[in-house]
Amino acid sequence: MSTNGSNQRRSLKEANIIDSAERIFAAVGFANTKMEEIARDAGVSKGTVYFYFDTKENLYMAVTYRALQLLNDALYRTRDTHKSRPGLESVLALAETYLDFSAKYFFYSEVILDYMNLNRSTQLGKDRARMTDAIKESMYYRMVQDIQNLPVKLITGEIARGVDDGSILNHNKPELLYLVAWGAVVGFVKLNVAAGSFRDTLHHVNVQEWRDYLIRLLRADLLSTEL
Amino acid sequence: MSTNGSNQRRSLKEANIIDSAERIFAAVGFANTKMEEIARDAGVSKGTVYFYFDTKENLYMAVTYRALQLLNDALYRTRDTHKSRPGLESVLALAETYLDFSAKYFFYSEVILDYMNLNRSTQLGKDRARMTDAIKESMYYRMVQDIQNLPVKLITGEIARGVDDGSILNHNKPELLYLVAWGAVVGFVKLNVAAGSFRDTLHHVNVQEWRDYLIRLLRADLLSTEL
Amino acid sequence: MSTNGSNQRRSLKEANIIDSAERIFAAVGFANTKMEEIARDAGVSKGTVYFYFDTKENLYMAVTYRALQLLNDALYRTRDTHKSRPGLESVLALAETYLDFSAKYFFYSEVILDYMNLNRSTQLGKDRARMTDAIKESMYYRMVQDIQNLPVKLITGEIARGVDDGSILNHNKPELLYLVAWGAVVGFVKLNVAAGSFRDTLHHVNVQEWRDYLIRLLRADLLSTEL
Amino acid sequence: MSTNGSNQRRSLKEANIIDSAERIFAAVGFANTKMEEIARDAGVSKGTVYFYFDTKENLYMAVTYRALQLLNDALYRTRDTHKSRPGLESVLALAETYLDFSAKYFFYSEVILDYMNLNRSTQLGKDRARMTDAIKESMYYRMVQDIQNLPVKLITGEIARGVDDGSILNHNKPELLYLVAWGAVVGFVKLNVAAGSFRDTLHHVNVQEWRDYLIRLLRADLLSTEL
DNA sequence: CATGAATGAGGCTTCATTCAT
DNA sequence: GATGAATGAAGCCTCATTCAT
Repeated sequence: MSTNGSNQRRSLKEANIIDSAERIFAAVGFANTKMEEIARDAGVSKGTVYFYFDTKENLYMAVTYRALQLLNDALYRTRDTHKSRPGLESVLALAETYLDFSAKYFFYSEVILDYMNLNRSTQLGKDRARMTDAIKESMYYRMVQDIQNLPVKLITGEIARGVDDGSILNHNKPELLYLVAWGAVVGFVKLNVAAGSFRDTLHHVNVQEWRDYLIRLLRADLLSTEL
Repeated sequence: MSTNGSNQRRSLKEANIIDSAERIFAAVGFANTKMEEIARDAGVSKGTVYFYFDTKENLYMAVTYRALQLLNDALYRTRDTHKSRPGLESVLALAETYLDFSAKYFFYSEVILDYMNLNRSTQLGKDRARMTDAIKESMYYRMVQDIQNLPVKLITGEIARGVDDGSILNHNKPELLYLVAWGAVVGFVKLNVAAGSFRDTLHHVNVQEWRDYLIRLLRADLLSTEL
Repeated sequence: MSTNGSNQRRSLKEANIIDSAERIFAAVGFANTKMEEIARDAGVSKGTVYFYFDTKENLYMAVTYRALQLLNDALYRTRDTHKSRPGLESVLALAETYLDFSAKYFFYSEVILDYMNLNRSTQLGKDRARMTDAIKESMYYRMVQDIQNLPVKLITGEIARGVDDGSILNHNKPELLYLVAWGAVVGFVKLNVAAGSFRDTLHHVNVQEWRDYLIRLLRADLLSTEL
Repeated sequence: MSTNGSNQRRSLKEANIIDSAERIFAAVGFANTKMEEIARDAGVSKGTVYFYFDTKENLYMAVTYRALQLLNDALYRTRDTHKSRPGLESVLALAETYLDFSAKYFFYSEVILDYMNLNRSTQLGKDRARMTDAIKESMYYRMVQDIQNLPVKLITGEIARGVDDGSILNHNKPELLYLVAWGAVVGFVKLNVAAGSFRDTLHHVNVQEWRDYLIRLLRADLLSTEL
């Protein structure tokens, strides 16, 4: 019990630090983030931050892991509430889930996309040896490895189910349909971010209108027998 | 004239430095790039780099400007060779141009997307004052400002032409069509980059096949009367 | 308390660094002083110097503050030991105190005179913004602001007392008497410094003899009813 | 003749550069002055500045030389117009001359006082070897050496004349009288400079009033038989 | 003689990381 | 387990000086 209590306290502190980390990372980017500032924001000392996360990169990984976890949770929840509905609806709901997720936690979606891109977006490429030794063997790195493919599997699974239940008429490979759909969604998010995440109109187009159109396009795609 | 000769020599040296800069930026990212290394790569001294570009950020801006220029050039060339063809074909050719551009100069497309996002991706947000004073008043920053909207204008223009000449049947606002199409294209590029820019298959899908499908989807979209 | 101990240790280290700083500043001047060298002299790392004083200018200010403190202490001590003696004697003793101070800590007197003159003597004027933001808001700058006028007040106070008690016969404004006397004293110090601080004769005049004459002149001035 | 013309042109250009140099040195101090800026201010290239003055220090020396020359000129002129008047009046006039000089060219008086103090106030002490080899052997350095003692000689000479002609009653060594008087004058200037060179009141004392008092004090000193 | 591009040593400052308490 | 003082490698940028044209 005392062990449990202590573990919980530990988790709590860890979570607290990750909270601060993602706030700062989101605000100023990886390179401009100072461990000092994270510590201050979390109300602990720098030493404590290093007790839980032994490098800055590892802490960034922890944020990545959390982002993926959150995304996965959201996607699974959506899938579960659409279990008895046609695959098509499930897939579109998943797209909407991702859009919601990106809108709500836009930094998380950035982090997830940046993930395979670590060398350039973070400091990780600094020293090839460190990249390999320190980071890749960090717990969070491996955890991220483990769950990074879940979204793909889940979504292609639902596409396949849609094909099976006849709600999806487009008979191209589910993976292809996934990639095209996800590309369109990711592009939507990227353009929005690039435009400055808080505008509700871009080139005189209302963002909600754009988003709705995007979903209609995805539906049309999945229903198309000619593409 | 000797002045012309000197100006040319100057431009040449400047271009040479930008060459090196984009190589290094592309390889290791803004934060990990050392001015020293750019200088070495360009075969000049650090001082010379600073003689032409007085800050690292300014040099990055010069790269951005070049990227935009190159993209614009490519788009305009495509538009010009499609002047007498239906708008629909021109628009699709523009999409392909962007895809080619991103494949050939993938770092350029990154830079262009990062542009509005400077604070986090570069060091620019470090010191609000410097951001405002040094960068925003840099020649390149202003030049970038000037040309950043050309692609949008060009493409929406071609979409409008397609609507006029009857080759595009989708009568939604050209800007909306532009955004959806461009989002899909950008997402394609992003997913490819994220996956590691040199793979020719992703989730067992051949990239060329994916790309072809994307273009077919865009064509279908522009021809759709129901979306 | 351990806190007290830690604070003391901290003060000690700070004082140690200031010790080194003033040694180097005195030896080679502000511009030629390297933080590195101060650190080495203090037996700490460069980082430690910056931990305590976040800019070179701030460190210089700390030296200035100490100089003023020391001068004030000396002047107050002199004033206190002359409380029961005539104002005239007190004022002359204060002059001698300043002369002693300048002889013993000649760099301190330089620093004090340079204080209002920061722009040119130090680097402070380099960047107007930094001057305003970094320096003026430094703790030491404000501390210096606070105590810079104490000497004037103390001395004019003693002159006024001398007038009251009849030991000073010159009835011009105490501030005027102060300025003339202090000018003479400061000039004495300056000429000595300019001549190279370690000579005991200047233009064949023995420095001690000069100094004695100066004090006699001040006494005569304060006793004069005709000036 | 053509040689003369060329020499003149050369002198003109040199003088022009010194003009700019003293402007900048005065404004921002030696350390903060950039050769570039002097060149720009003078309307010539950096190379040209180096053609005439091969180091920054040498240029500073040229300014020092000019300052001394100007001061000497002024003092000699005063002495000459007082040739037939009592020595006392001549000495006081010389004091006033120096005060005028400092008020008009306050930077010159700084430069002159700094002269023996080069190590700390300039960069000259940087490298002992350079100090000796480059600077001390510079033409201007030697020229400065030659004329630095003229003021002392001139003034002590006039004091001696005053003693001889009976206008000065104080029979202390002329050199001592010179030092005390000059110290008072220098101190006056220093305190004014330190207070910010453009105020016309200091501690509620009108500067002109202070100055007048100073002259009266000097006169009294020279007339005193008791000091 | 004049120019201004080029050099590179040098200095200030930052900040991830360590470690004694 | 925490703390925060200490470290020092690293990097941006400056600027006196040189030199080819």
